[in-house]
Formats: sequence, structure tokens, C-alpha cells
Amino acid sequence: METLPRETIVDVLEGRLREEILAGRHAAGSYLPPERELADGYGVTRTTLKHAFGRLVQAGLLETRHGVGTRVRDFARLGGADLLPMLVRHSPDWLGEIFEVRRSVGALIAERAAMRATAGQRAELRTLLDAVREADSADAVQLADVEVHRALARATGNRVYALLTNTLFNAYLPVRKQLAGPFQDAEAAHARLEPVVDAVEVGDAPAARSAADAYLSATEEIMLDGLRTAGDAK
Amino acid sequence: METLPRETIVDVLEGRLREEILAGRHAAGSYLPPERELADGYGVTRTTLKHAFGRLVQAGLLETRHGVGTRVRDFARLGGADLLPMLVRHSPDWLGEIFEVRRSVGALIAERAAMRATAGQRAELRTLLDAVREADSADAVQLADVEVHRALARATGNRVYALLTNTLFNAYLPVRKQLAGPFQDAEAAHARLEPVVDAVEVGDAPAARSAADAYLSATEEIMLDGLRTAGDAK
DNA sequence: AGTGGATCAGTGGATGAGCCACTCAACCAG
DNA sequence: CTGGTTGAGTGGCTCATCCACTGATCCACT
Repeated sequence: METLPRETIVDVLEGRLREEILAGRHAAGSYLPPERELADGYGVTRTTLKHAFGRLVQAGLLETRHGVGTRVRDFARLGGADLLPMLVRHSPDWLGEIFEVRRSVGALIAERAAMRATAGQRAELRTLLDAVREADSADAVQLADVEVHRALARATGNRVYALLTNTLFNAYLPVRKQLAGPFQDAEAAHARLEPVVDAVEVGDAPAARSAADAYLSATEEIMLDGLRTAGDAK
Repeated sequence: METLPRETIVDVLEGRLREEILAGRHAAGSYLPPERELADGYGVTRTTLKHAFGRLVQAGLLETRHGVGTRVRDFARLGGADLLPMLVRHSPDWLGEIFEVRRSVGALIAERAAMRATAGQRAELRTLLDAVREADSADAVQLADVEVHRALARATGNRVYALLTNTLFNAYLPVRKQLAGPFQDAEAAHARLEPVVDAVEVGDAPAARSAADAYLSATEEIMLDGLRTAGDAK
């Protein structure tokens, strides 16, 4: 059982402020109203508002200067990939672009993994792939699937690829979770993924690259289809 | 003149906590002491501590559960690329891995840009490249150089590449700033960068890819050399 | 005029006491 | 053995208050 975090006031306030910023209600570079005034407007204490501000500062959306004020950062130009999850929530048209990057980077990772994976890492990949087939629920399939990709990233020997994989996961996994249907078939998932693991296992870099590209294209297609039908139904 | 932000108590506290966590002084998944106790230990108010906690939660290093406690997240496994800046500060051996990814992704971006840049974007690239040559200080060279790469990322037509570029910049630019020496030659920087812009301008994707790879390899070499000599001098 | 220091209103930063809400385990009644 | 109750310990939130910084203004002195 997954423990779902309860929604605190700071959470809500943060989300609301973030939404307003992402929606462009406060121009980039412009100053927000003073904390005292803003806190009053939202009906919260200044302390609570400051907690929310702190998070948004950390996220790179705001910039506070003691004695001057709090200003909206130009995140569109200066922001990092960690903004993706909130950007997707705000406007789903990011997904197409995320998928393209995921595909290119995923192919890169598979290629590197085929070139450099250790024997132990190849064995681990095989084990995880088997776990995908054995999975007994949609959640389990997803979990195993994700773990295979994490293992692939680790197998490159470059930890940055692992972090990058997580960043992209954080961006599109929440969406994928809503499309449980097309992903609950363990056998199909296993079949899609197997060529990648095979190629990495024998160290065939070009094959790994194209297999990963094919896998990611297929997955992407399924997700976009799922979103389209979900949109139609609504 | 760059306005340097003053170091607040929360900043210091956050840095200290972060350092302890990155150093592994608190095992991943283990619980921190209670807020009241911890605040007392650091000689700050619980409110102040909570501000620091808030940032670390946002950064993905901590996880708080109401009524239970605050626990250290397994950032090594689950963290995103936004952790890179702090990871580099903590142990510079990340740089080699970051550069490799930067090189692969940079080549990818140049390739895509060559395939899809609009006429306006090609013209903008040329303008920015000229700005590199005209730059009159080391800072100006760096700034212009960075802007060229941002423009390349934009020219892919995929905003995620732009965010990714920023993420990688955030990771290694602070280091590069410390090596002002090897980068202050505007003419040399222009010469290194020109082949990339040329290839993108005529839409030659393979050439853009290899030119970007060559440029990034050269830059990388210079930075690693600079770090080595800086290390030796010390 | 021009310069330089003092002042002051407005801003964010930090405090500490206090209360609320949640979780978990231990306990107890049935 | 089951199921509800209780209480200690935890983080969430508020309030009132003070501190520290910034920038514009003013004014005395040159």
C-alpha cells in the first residue's frame, strides 16, 4: 500500500502560487506584492506564506531579496529539467517533446550500456526483465519496467544518466500512471523490452540503440493513444 | 556589478544539513531526530529549521510525514538531475561523467537543430556567434558562449532540450567560472564554435553532430586540464 | 550647485510560545 | 482474540514581535 501524503495548507498555497506563476499571471522579472499583503490576501499567516515561498525559491520560480521584495524568475529561459513535472501538469502539450527526448536519450543509454555493462549488471538486467513477466498487477508491471530502465542507466557506468532517467521519469510517469489499461499486460511488456536486454547482454551497441528506440517509440505511441482516447471520452 | 546574495541563517543551516546528508552521515531511509531536538542542537528556532527542511524536501533530499518524522530520501537511486550542482560541490569527481553526458546530448541537440532550425533561428545563431568574437572580457565570452548553446537548444524546436541544457549548465558552469584563464580568448572561442554554427546554418545534420562533439570535447579537455593544474597548485 | 551623511518607511528574515492534527503502540473492555 | 480508547510523541500552523537590509529622501556642510 502506497502511503499518500496528506495535502497541507502549505501544499495548497504553493500549488496555487505556482499555478499563477506558470500561467503567467505575474510577468517574469516583476515583483510580487509584499509578503504581509499577500499573506493577508490568501488568508494565511506570513510564516505559512514564507514556507510556500521557500519551496518556490528552491524550485527556481521565485527570487527573494531582503529589504527589496520577491520577484518572479524567468524560468522559461533559465529553468532546468526539474521543472518538467509541474510544467506537464500545467499544460500537457509538453508530453510530446518529453517523449522525443526520452527516446533519443534512451537510445543513447542503451548503446552505452551495451558497450560498458559489467557481467553483474547484465545478469541483473535479465533478472529484472523476468520480473516484468512475472508481475501480477498493472502496478507491478510498471514498477518492474521502470526498474529495468534504471538498471540500464546504471549499466552505462555513468551516474548522470541515472539521474537524467529519473528526471524524465518524474516528468511523464504521473501521466502514465493514469493510463493503467494499456500497460497491464505483463507478457506484452516483456516482449517489447526483451530485444533491448538481449542486445545489451551480448554487447551489440547498434542493436541496443535501435531496439531501445523501437521500444520507446512503441511505448510512446501507446501513451499518446491513451491520452487521445481519454481526451475524447471526456 | 553582480549583486551577491547575503547568507541568511536558513541558507547556512540548509547547507550544513545538506552536507551531512550528502556525506552519508544519515543513512538513506533513516529518520532524523525530531525537529524540536534538532533545532535545539543547531541553536536555531524550530521555525527556522522548518524553513531549511522545506527546501531540502523540495530538493528531494528529505521526506516529512506528519506525526511520524522526517526521513532521508534515497536520492542516489531516486534523485533527478537537479541534484547535480550540489553533488558536484560535494565531490568533483562527478564532473567527468557530466561532461560525457553533455557531449552526447550536445551532439544530439546540434543534429536536431541542423534538421529543424527556422531561418530566424539560424540568423540568431550567427548573431550570437559574432557576439562571442566581439566580447571584451572573460565574463562576456562565457556569457555569449552559453547563449549560443541555449539558442542551439531552442533551435531544435523542442523546449525540453533547452531545459536539459540549463540543467547541465547549472551543474558545471560554477566550476568553469573558477577557470577564467583558459576561456578569456574571444577569438579562440569563436573559432571553436564556428563549425557548429556553420553546419546548422546549411542544415547538415551529421556535420553539426560531429562538430558539436569536437567542440565539446575540446572545451571539456580545457576544463579538466584547468582543474588538474589548479589541483596541483594547491 | 555638489557632496556626503543621516533618516525613515517599507521590505524580507528570524524568533519563541502556543496550539492543532496526525500516527502509532500500548492498553483495556468486551 | 477482537476492537475501540487513550496518550505520548511527532510534524503543521499561527500569532505577535523584533531584527536587518534597501533605497529614496532630505539636509547640512562644503
